[in-house]
Amino acid sequence: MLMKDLQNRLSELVEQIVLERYKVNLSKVDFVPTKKEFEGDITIVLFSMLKEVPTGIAELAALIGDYLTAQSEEISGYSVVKGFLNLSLSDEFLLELFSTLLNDKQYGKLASTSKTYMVEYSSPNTNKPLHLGHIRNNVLGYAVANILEAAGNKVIKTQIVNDRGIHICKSMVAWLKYGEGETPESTGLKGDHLVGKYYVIFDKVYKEQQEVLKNDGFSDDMAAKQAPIFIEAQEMLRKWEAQDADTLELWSKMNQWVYEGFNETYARLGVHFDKLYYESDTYLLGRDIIEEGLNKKVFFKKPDNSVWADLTSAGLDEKLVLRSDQTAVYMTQDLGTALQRLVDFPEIDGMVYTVGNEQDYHFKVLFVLLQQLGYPWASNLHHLSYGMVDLPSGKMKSREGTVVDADELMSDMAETAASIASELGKLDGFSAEEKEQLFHQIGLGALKYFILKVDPKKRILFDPEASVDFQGNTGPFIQYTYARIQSIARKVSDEKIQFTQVALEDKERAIILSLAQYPDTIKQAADMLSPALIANYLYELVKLFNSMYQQLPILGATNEEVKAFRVALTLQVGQLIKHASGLLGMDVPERM
RNA sequence: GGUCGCGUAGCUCAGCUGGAUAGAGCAUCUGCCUUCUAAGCAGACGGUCGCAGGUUCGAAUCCUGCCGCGAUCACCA
Repeated sequence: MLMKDLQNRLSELVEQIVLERYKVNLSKVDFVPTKKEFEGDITIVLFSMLKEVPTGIAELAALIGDYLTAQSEEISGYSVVKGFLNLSLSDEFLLELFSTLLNDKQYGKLASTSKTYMVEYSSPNTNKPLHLGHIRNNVLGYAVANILEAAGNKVIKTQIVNDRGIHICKSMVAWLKYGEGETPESTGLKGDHLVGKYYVIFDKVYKEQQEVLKNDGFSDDMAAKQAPIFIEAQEMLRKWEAQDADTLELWSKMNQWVYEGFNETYARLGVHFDKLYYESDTYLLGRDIIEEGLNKKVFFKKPDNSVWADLTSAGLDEKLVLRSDQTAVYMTQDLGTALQRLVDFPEIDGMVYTVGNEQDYHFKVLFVLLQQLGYPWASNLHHLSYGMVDLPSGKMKSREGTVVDADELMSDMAETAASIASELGKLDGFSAEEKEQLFHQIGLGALKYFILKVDPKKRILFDPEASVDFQGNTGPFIQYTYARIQSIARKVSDEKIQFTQVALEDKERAIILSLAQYPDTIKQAADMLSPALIANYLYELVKLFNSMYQQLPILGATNEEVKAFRVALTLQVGQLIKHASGLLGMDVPERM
């Protein structure tokens, strides 16, 4: 908010002098950061004022420039280029700004909004391991949760585990038929991978059986429905719904394997949850709402007894919310789950659903329905929609095994980090354990940053061959800068940092201004639910710092005060990198 | 076909509520490791911001139309 404060003060002064001289009330004063090829720090755009003020640019610029220089301690001078009034901030002001930052114990944490958000992400099916798409989901959702928290909100992280349904039964049937009693212990496989293996086996057998039937003259549709193994899966689902003891036992056992696997993956990914919801508990929810909605005339019944919502007034169409046999559909469940969450956490003011953009329409409908049902929190629901992760070969299909497995990918990234490190000869002084941890940090940092720096809406094309960069605008670049800063911190750890008036270099001025913009960036990222904003801001700052680092001596500065200042600036940049990386869920190593 | 999203350098992407000569990284080329960590720094090369209109003093940004790519339009989840 620091830069905003300054702008507000300057705006007032500008309005004052314009009113005094021309008797006009300016509607607004436009500020823009000064382009780096011009002298100055912030710029007032004069074009828009010309419509309101009866004078020319030169006169107006001189009037405002002179007045600000005289009246405002912050402004040390100005220059005019076309319609742009470039203001230079005084060193005194910048240093003062910097010391406020230094003394801000809450730096990077905004004032409380006293709002509570529930953020949902991950929400996997329990029939197969997590893949690259889940990584994007988790990394995004987790980062957004952190950002909302930093922006002063209370955040509850959650996921809904899709632990029931025909897809789960498929793995169960295949394991029963072909598993020969295999367990994670007996095979050494991670539980989720073991279960996933049987999901793939099911699909293979299913396909073979369909082929046989089709050769016997069945239509595609009939073959799909009549394949014996598919009928077995449906029978399994029926038994599950009838609470058959053996089925439930098998179901719990296999799901347990999967959860153990998932937990390992989540731990490696560095994400966690405050509250878990299971679809097996929630899939029957939502019936009450249907009743309520019918009473409120939000829903209506068709002759066959199915229940619908008419959303044509909201620019959507009619949507089924209860089948004619009175069973729930996906939408019914989601309505019920939303309400259940407010029963569990009455303090919730809003929710964020991290779900792929193929469900844009579903969430649009869900939100409209909740609004029409009149829930006050319904106006604060957000679908954090993200694009698919595609491979050069096309879509990922877990049934066909054409997926980038999450565990494998994380291992590969760490391996790449290790091989680059050994090429660069960076392995001195690390124990084997430290190395392993470091490579994991770097590999994962590369992966997370790679995902987060792009706009969530865009689809990502992931080329496993080209893989992820470790140079340039990447996680490791940021981690590396942090490690170097920590190296400096170690060398000055005992020295007191006291600086007085120093003459600022351009790069130092830019860094101070950038540091001052951090809170605004967090606020904006929270409003837009966009970690990309944080990532790209962080990159700009780190680049600025690196440039200063190479060009201006820090520890070897010409005099003690300059040195003290540069050290303080360096440490503050380090603190910011750590904080912002934390928001992105990216670890920064003390050395690398 | 309707709806939604995307289209910026050879490649991957920034560009906030409209502001100055459109910015990074990768790749290619040139310099810089006896000085705080070279996963770095400085520089060169590279653009009809999909196309066409419109609004504006000013458009990559806002509006309209078209083209291309993707998603979605189930009594699946």
